[in-house]
Amino acid sequence: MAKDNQFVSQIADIEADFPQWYTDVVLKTKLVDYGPVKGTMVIRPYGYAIWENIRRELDDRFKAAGVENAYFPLLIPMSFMTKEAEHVEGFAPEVAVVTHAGGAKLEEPLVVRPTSETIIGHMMGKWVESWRDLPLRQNQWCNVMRWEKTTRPFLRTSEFLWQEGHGVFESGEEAESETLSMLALYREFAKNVLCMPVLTGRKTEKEKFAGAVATFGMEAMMHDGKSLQSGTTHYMGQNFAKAFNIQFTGKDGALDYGYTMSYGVSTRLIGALIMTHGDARGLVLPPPVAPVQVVIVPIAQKKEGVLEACAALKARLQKAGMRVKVDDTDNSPGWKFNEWEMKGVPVRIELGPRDIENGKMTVFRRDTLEKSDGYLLSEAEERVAELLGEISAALYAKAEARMKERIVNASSLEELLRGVDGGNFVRAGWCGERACEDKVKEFAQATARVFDEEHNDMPVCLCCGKKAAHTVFFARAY
RNA sequence: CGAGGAGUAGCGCAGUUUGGUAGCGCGCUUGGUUCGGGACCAAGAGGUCGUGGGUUCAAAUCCCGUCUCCUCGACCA
Repeated sequence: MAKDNQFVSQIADIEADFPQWYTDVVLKTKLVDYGPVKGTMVIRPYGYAIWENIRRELDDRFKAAGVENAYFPLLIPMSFMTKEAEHVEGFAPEVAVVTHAGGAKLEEPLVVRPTSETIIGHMMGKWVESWRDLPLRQNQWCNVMRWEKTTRPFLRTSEFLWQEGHGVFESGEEAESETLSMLALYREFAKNVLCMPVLTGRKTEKEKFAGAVATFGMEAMMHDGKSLQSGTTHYMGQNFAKAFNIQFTGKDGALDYGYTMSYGVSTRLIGALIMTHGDARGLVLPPPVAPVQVVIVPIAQKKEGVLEACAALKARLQKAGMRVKVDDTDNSPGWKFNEWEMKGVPVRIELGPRDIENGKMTVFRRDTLEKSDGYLLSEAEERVAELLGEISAALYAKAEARMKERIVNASSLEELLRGVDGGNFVRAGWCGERACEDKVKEFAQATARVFDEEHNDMPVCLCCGKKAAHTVFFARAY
């Protein structure tokens, strides 16, 4: 049964000022703080714990798929960057360069990696000689640096944490297949761990990775209807293999270049889940990644037996595999309720003398704000675990319903503009010409996010009216 | 990079117009009473006013430079 409850907000109104809401939330919940250098952020323990959970879940999946972890150097010789023409053009404006070290000017400037295709290509070129060395599939968890002009915590920072997986294959078919299966892995991860529905598909030439043959993206709809690119996979063909001399002798004895691909997700995923699930009270964290899944708030905690009962309940839930915290600070219960709601903890248990006497506990779920005192203490493990599962499913269902509701079709620029102005993703036909894509951007400040691979059913280009080559999801994007 | 806004105690702000003793609320510390939706009483601590220079007897306040943050736009695998 629901009870009256009041919330004291410390954050901007989510509907009236979403950007400010986001900034307030990430700072006040202590996920991040600004670093002293422009565009840098400190990921504080509460934020880093989310990243650790994301990393563990993904790492398990990569390893199950047979990918090995490795670590490559931070510094890349400038000359590597220039070996792939498109790549250097794409990244040159945003690389940081080390020119001095050891008190002297360096012979060759060193680039702080913005991504590692070049140095990994170089190393893999050394390691690959025979078809027996393939496929080579490695991943690294690291930081990268891109000197961005505008930055926002998690969404775009000069330095960020990510994983980048890289594969070399004998054939283009194998490399493309890996590119798609990693995209599918991301999609499954987004659904089951972040409770976040995504659109996946190929990107346009304009939006693809510098140096790739094809780029695929995972796009998620944020609270305001804008899209956030939450992960990408790239098929490189032989572009990087030729630039870095990744050559092998095939079964037939002929020398050939390998086919490469790469894929990555970053700390931006934390921004994605904040802006997907958050509400007026602040964070709503999906149980699989929440640093604290259950917070126990003692009521009248100085009364005999209350803290002991809380500690005993915590121990039981922890033993059942849950991440649990007892808030035994001197703050009032009301203060704690507000605080942990803002911090997005999925389940709160209130435990006071009344509950203990009745053998019950009062349970509050963050996503629906429902409070019930009908839970038996003796069944705590089963009931709370079940509730965490329900919350995960409900978060996904809610986000999915919203996304589906807010995908609209358009067959003209005007319709598209109306759609994105209303906070929607817009499905439309596109002829495949860059000019039309640019026109959409100019007219509606919207970009092509991904192709709709499942239903290519829009007959004509929304811009020029010619026969459509693709059905595209357009949106305003972060 | 363009337009706009802001930097004064941990946080939120006043003080700047008209130069003259550094203020308020919350938080923090100590003690006590409280505890089912941001409790109360009492006593305390805490600031080279982002930073560098200039004007002045005197600068948070006036002038010049510079750094950082926020919003919108441009740019951005």
